[in-house]
Order: sequence, then structure tokens, then C-alpha cells
Amino acid sequence: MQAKALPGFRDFYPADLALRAHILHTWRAVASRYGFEEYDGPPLEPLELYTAKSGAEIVGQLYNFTDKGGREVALRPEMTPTLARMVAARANGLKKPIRWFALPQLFRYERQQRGRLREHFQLNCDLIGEPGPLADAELIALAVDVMRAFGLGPGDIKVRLSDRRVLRTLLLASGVTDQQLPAAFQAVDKIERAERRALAEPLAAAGMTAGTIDGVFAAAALRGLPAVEAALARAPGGEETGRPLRRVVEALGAMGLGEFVEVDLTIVRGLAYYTGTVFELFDAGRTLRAICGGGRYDGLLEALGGVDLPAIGFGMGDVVLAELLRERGLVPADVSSIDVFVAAISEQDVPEVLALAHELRDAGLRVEYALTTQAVGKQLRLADARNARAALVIGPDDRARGQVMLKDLRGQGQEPVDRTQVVERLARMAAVV
RNA sequence: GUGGUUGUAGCUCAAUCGGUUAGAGCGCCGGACUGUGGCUCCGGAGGUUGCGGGUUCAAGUCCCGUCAGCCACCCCA
Repeated sequence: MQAKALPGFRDFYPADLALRAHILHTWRAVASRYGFEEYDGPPLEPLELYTAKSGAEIVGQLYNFTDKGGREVALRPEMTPTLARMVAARANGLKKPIRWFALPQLFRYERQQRGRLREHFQLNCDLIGEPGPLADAELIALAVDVMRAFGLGPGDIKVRLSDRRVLRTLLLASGVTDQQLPAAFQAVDKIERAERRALAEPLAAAGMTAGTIDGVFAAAALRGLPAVEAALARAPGGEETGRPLRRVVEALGAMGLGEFVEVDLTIVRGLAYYTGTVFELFDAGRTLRAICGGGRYDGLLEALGGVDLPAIGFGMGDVVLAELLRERGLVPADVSSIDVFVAAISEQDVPEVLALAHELRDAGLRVEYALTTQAVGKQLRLADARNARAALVIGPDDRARGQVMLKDLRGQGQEPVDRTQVVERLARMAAVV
């Protein structure tokens, strides 16, 4: 067998790359609409950038090695530490709120599965310096509008929205202690993937009573803002705690995006650093992994970069998104095509073919011609396979008359055109998309 | 990293109970067709049946190992 790409890494054939380019172009276009500016950092970083705050066990999922200078380095698994460093270095000079996005290729060493490789491209959007709920709504709206730009509507994808402060308040009201909160968060996070009995076991082991455990499951079962607010009304300080979540939902509703949003407290996100709003985007049938996930991380920039700024961000990978687009038939067709194919009748016509092809290319058209002398029919078959919209056929007779034959390959007709007018004629045709 | 499952041509698949030289469609190359594409017809190339070992007169088929894909767990920055 021939050498293949490493497990979890992809070869992009032209059709694959066309889809990837479509995704990256759309990401850039929508982020720009929101006034976000693109930045980037190195794909290779010091290992300690990722281990300093997360601990050594994370090394197991990093592509890390010692470079020739003896430095411990890692391929970037996420963008946030790089972002934190860059923002911290110029924090005083950057106008707030900072709206930045990046399209990094990220790497993680773990066993691959469908929708989950060892390498992927990710749209990373962060809004830094604004703690209020309107910033949260702005960022979620950006994620939703990316979906809409791909042609996906509220029947295709949903935003599952939660707020860790809300969940925390409800859990505390049920009798969960501060020490028990991490265990309770973890149980809520897994509630859809595990049996209730299996989840209750560690909670009991953490010292919770049966009644408190019931309270944990009750909070996780709440769906929709009214149900969550009703539960909050019975918790100390609940009304106050629920205000940001309500504002986020209302703002998204005002933007006309309310149909996409589902309040669901089981969205916890694994990361310990989220402090408030958290959300994930899923396909409506929930057959695929999350398309996008993010949340508010108000303490993280200080921990990573030493600058205390509130922030909210999300990451959206290309792998699950591409699967969804393929599934829904939203992949742009006809990705490769040329404008003009220039065919020679005889070998004596080749110099004229070369001259004309070059003039057309100078005019910005996409042009191909046969690289060996071959029958006209064969050249036109190649033109057809290339999705050319027109062919120019040049033979001795045409040259003698100072003309070329222009064939419309999307239709059937053909007509002689003066050699002096060909370039202008075709340039005009190509301009009409 | 753990457990399960699947590997046949570029792609999608076939091959009876273990039995002759592993086939088909699509795609690709060439021809019919030296002044005209799509269609059609004809021909061709392309396989260490993922890889290695074992059982057997005989292995794509059975057994073991390994690699890879998929599924679940772990994790999801």
C-alpha cells in the first residue's frame, strides 16, 4: 500500500478544497459584517502556553515535541492563549470593545472519529472588553448568521443557550454546596449521554441527599426561558441572576433570530473557565456533533495574559459544518470551470491559438487549449469536460479571412467573429455571470 | 488511552459450503471521428483482496497479530 496521510489528517482534492474555500470565505464575509477584524498567530507555540494554566495532563492531547534548539513546543490546539497574549501585549492601545476573529488550523492528538479529526480549521470570534448581555447576543447572532449565510435556517440548526450563573443559583437553592458544584455541573453536562442512576452515584458519593440530587435533575430538565425563570423565582437572588439570560434572549428575538434559540441548562461546556453565558449550535436533528460552542470567560484573560478584561468568544470547526452542508445539499456546484477553450484545426494554427489564448488571459479570462495536436472533436470534448462556456475554433480558412469561429458550449450555436473583436467580445460575455 | 465493529480497482459494490485465471457499473485512457462537444458503440489500463503470520490439497472467505476506517467511552481547549 502506498503511504497515506497521517490518521486524522486530510488530503484536499480540488472538490474538497472548493468546499473548504467556500466555508472560509463565508466565515470571513460574515465576521466582517459584524465589524470583526482578522488576526493570526503562530501555528507552533511554546508548550508552556498550554500547560501553564491547564496542568500537565493536557499534554496527552497535544502535538508536542522538542525542537532542534531544545525548546518544548506544541502545535496550537486552540486559539485563546495566543489571543490572550496578543491582547495583553497591547491592551492599553486597543480600542474597546475589541472585535477580533481568526481562522486557525488547530491540532489535537486524540483518536479520530467522524466529525473529529486531529486537525481542523476553526472560526474563532471573540468580543473583548464588554461584560454586558448585548455583547453575548451580538456574538451568538454572528454564529447564527454564519449558518444563515450557508443557507441553513431555524429548521436546520438550533442554538442551545444557557448561563452558568443561572445553573449555579438553581443548584445552590437545591442544597448543593460550593464544594459539590463541580460534580453537579459535570452530571448536568452528561445528562443526555448517561443513565440517571450512573449519574446519581457520584453525586451521592459527594455527599448530596436524595432530595438535592432530585433538584439537580430538575434543574437540568428545565426547557425554555419561562420555565427557567419560574424556577429562579423560587431561588434566593434568582430573579437578579436570571436577568442577563433574559436580555440575551430578548436581544436575539429583536434581531429576528428568536426561532433559533432554545434555553437549555444542560449546555455546560467542559471548560472550567466559562463564567456566564454558554451556548452551542447543533443540527436540528442532533445527529451530528456540536457545530459551534462558546461562552463568556471573564477571568481567563487575566489568568493567561495578566490583563483583566471581560470576554466572550466561540469556536466553529469546519469538519462537522462540512458534513452538515453535504447532507443538506448546500455545497456549491460547478466549482471548476473555465471561460474559453481555444481549439486548433491543424498544427499550423497552433501559434495563433497561443497568441489568442495569451491575449484572453491578459484580459482576465480563464483559458485552456490542447497541449498536443489532436482532432477537433477531441479538443471540444475536453472543453466540455472543463465546463468551458465557449470555445474558439481556429483553422486555416478562418485565419485567411481574419476570423475565428466562436462556439457557445452551453448551447448549440456558433458564429464567425473578426479576430480583432474576439477578446472584447469574450470579455463582455465572461463579465455576465 | 479502553471496548466493539468493518477493511475487495480511483469510486460504489459482487464473488454460492473454503474450490479454475477475483468480476460489474461509474470514472480514467485510446479508437469509431484529420473542421466541431454532450449521445452511442468498441477496445484498454487499473488489484500483493489493508499488511504480516497461521490452518488447509486449496484462503478474498477460517484463526492470530497489526495497521486503518467507523461506533461508544475518555476528552472536547
